[in-house]
Amino acid sequence: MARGKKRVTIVDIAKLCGVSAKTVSRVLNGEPHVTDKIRDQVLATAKELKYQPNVVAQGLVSRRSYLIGLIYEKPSPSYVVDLQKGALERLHGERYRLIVLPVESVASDSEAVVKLLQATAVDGVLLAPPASDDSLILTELDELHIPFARISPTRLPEFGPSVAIDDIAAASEIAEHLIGLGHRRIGIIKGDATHAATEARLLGYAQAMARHGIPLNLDFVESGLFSFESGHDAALRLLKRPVRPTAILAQNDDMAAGAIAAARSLGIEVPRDLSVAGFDDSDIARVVWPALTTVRQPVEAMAHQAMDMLLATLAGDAPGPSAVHGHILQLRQSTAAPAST
Amino acid sequence: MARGKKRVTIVDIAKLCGVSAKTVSRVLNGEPHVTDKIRDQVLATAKELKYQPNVVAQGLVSRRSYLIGLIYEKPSPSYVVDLQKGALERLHGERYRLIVLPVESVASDSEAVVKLLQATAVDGVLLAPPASDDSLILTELDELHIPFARISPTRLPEFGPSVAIDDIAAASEIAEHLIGLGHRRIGIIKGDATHAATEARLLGYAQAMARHGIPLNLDFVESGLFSFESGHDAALRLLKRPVRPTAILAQNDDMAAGAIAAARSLGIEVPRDLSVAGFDDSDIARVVWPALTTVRQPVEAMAHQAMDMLLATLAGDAPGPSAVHGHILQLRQSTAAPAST
DNA sequence: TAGCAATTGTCCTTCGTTGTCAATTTCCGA
DNA sequence: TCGGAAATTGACAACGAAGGACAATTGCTA
Repeated sequence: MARGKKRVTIVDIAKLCGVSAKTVSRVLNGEPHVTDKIRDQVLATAKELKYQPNVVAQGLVSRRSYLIGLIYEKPSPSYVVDLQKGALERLHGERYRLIVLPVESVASDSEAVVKLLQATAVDGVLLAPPASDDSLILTELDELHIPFARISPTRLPEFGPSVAIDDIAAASEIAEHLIGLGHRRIGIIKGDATHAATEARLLGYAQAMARHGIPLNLDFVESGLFSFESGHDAALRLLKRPVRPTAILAQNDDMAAGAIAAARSLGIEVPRDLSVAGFDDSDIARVVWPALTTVRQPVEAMAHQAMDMLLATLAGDAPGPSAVHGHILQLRQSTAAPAST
Repeated sequence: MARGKKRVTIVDIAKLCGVSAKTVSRVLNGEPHVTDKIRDQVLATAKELKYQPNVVAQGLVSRRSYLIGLIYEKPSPSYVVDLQKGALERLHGERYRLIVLPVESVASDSEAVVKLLQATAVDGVLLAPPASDDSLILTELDELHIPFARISPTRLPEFGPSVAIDDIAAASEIAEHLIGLGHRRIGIIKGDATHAATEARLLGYAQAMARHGIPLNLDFVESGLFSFESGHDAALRLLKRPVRPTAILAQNDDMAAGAIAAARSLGIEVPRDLSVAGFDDSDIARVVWPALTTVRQPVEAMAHQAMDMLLATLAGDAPGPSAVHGHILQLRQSTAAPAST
């Protein structure tokens, strides 16, 4: 009860300055019709008393909570941290604050996600994959008039502004890199099927193969869950095929790291006997050995811009068109020309 | 403006049920003095209208924001994620929400941290290192009557409840492990000096050395910043000494991974020519090769309990005594007996 | 000094929920 | 069936800031 102690209110300042609360309010809100003398005096005492406007009270009148939610589903830690960093960066100096809302599984219970958002009373939401592709969530948010910005969606472009990279082109590019090195038997480890990026990256890979007339071999397509362990297991399956691939393209770095571990456990040396490429350029890419060739996704910048769009929407402005950020092929030591043909 | 649309309020329910708002309030809060008939009716309509209490309005009356801040300073991603996971886990089902507040540097501007907390209007704070050891922050929070719980503090036990592991014992244990393998020249890479755990872990190392009569060699003490790169550089310095250590104990896993990379760049094989041990058992420990021998710190459980203490304090109950969680020595492949004596 | 404009103050309302206290109903025993 | 206690229900203010309406005061200029 006695927790919240006596905070300084507008009335306190008014009493101390011998002016009305209304005047103080006018000063603090930068309204005209106040003499400089009083303005200065009020500002001074406000500073002295360390007055902080009560966001809760302001929120009640303005019907806002000044909270922005960030929805994501257990991705790799470095992705989460980059996401948060980018979002918070843009939030710096704003009245809005960031609430993190990791969810177990978007796909299995979209309703719960929407309920969570309602209960949390956020003013807006940043949707990371796979929530950014979930039509039920998008529809519900639209109906509830909760503004949102989407990060890396691959479908449903009609649902508001988004920030993404061209997953297809990026996957295609890294596949081209492997093909360019001379690889023809290129295995791919897909990510979680509930992430739409999984299909896009597979498509990019398929396109690159097709461009070079390399037939798609379903024996070289395996599935993981974006985790180190799942990548390890998927790579093991690929490497135990009668004819094994000379290169493996994993749809994220964690799985690529798993693939390297799997190769090592089989006595296959990377990159001499097997090239491994990842995706995302997360922390892990520089830490494993050999360091991963991967595609750099500017997650932080993307989150920053998504937040920018969201804030624009919240301010009643146009959020600007959806943006496609550039990706960068990061060549490191995990890929090389195949040893034998 | 037209953002927040018409939410369902208590008054709406009251009108529909033909009772007073107060009665509805009583029902929703599980207060007595309501007949079952009215209670059922109110509950039914509330459900039908999908009523969600307005946290902001509740907060105004109760003088709370129902926000809990989590302060940390750019540690490794997996630590942050575990921290958040543990905290959120405990928060599940509570009215409180979690605001993440990463700060650039606690040490350089403690005042800014306190200001941030005030501006954000949090009801309570979870302090991760190094904020949990910052006496200025602790003092100010006490003065402002903002309750807090501390994670892994090593000093100032008089400042309220905390959750930690025994850093000294843990460091001592892992050092003993190396000594037990036969190592005598054991280098240590310290972490950021602003983290109090840095000193504690150094102390544990020193104690273990002393117990076995091994003199402390300052040439074997290097400093890093808890990052991969800093660990890499510090290890390089250690390994270029005229007499180089046969084992390196890094104060966290990121730096240990850096040390492995440094060794590899010098053609030193781990663990044959050099043992490397880490600290924390973060994701990275399983991903690098050889996998890291390290000390598992149950970060998630610690954050969970810290949140529990904080919620108790917020509810006006005693938070319970400070807790020391157990650590676990994780033996993996990065440590082995030294090759030659 | 009248006249006018610019200040400053008073008072009330809004936001949604909850605490206080008074009014009403119900119920029991006589 | 009535008194009286107990339980139920309702009316209203409060929380802190914002803002509208309008009155009262000040200062300035012609």
